[in-house]
Amino acid sequence: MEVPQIAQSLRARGLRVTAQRALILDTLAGMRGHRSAQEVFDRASPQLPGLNLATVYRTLELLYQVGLVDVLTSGTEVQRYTFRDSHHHHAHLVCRRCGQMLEANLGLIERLRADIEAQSGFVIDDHHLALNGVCADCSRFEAAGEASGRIREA
Amino acid sequence: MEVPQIAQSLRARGLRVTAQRALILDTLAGMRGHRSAQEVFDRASPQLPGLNLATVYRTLELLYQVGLVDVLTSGTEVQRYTFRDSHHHHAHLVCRRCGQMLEANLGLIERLRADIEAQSGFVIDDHHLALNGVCADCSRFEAAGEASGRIREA
DNA sequence: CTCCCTGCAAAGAATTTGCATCTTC
DNA sequence: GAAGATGCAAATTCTTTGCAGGGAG
Repeated sequence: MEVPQIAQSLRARGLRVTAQRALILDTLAGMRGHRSAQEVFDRASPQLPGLNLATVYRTLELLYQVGLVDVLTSGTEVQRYTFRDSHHHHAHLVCRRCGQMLEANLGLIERLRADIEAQSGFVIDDHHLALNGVCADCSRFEAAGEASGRIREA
Repeated sequence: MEVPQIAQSLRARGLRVTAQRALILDTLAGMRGHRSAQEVFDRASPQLPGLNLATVYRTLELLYQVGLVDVLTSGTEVQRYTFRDSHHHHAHLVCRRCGQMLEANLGLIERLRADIEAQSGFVIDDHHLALNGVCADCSRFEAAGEASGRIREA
């Protein structure tokens, strides 16, 4: 993402353009995937010494509010942010045993989204489909565990 | 939910049946909707004086692991748990302005789920579709706010 | 009787906030 | 200039853990 484009995105939403905001947004966009505030901070910090973690929190929350960023937390996890790419629709498969998170791209999601928008009047700008389940690996253990009446530790 | 049924659910998963567990599960089942550990504790506590919040946390996590309960967090929020009703499939519409969370039942979700299970081998037992967007009410403010270049506070 | 569960209290993380200072518009 | 952002550090809030006693199987 180009710097002027970032500035533009911010300005278009009535936000002031600061070095911190541009950097945080750019960093998140470059990281792909779901990142914690801490991760964003760790990666951005060297580029702008003095950057503060609190600013990262404040900024990510702000970016979420204006729709530039998405938030997701699954299972027992920290808050995770993603740069909002409106063309990247995917589902999250969260394993409740090992906590692993897989992604699956599905065209069906796009249809679902259209349906909802029509039904509810909700203006959807991005989404996450989080499916709780048990991954293939853990499924084996689960079967074994159930037989012996025990719960496997995560 | 009947008490013997609760005991059965627990026992079937290799968990010991205790007053606390039965109460917590029963309480959550009776509350409907997504509740925080604190909320569950507040409501259950009077029924069993001495009940501890830490136990509620431990129990909800445990119930999540064995699949009796679901976990969801949207936006900047605390961890929320739901009694897992496998016949209640719905999408969550999360407004990034006011934080409001609506639910929408959609048959399409069932199809999506089947697709994923076939594709990934992931054994899905419940799900949440969290769509970030702006609700009808906030949409009006957003339009107005964008015109004046301001961000409305949550 | 053994292992698991709970209460209690304290620790730990993650996230937020107050305030003075520095920037954008 | 004026309104808003940031840094810093302290404060909160949420959640987890260690340990000793009590209870389920």
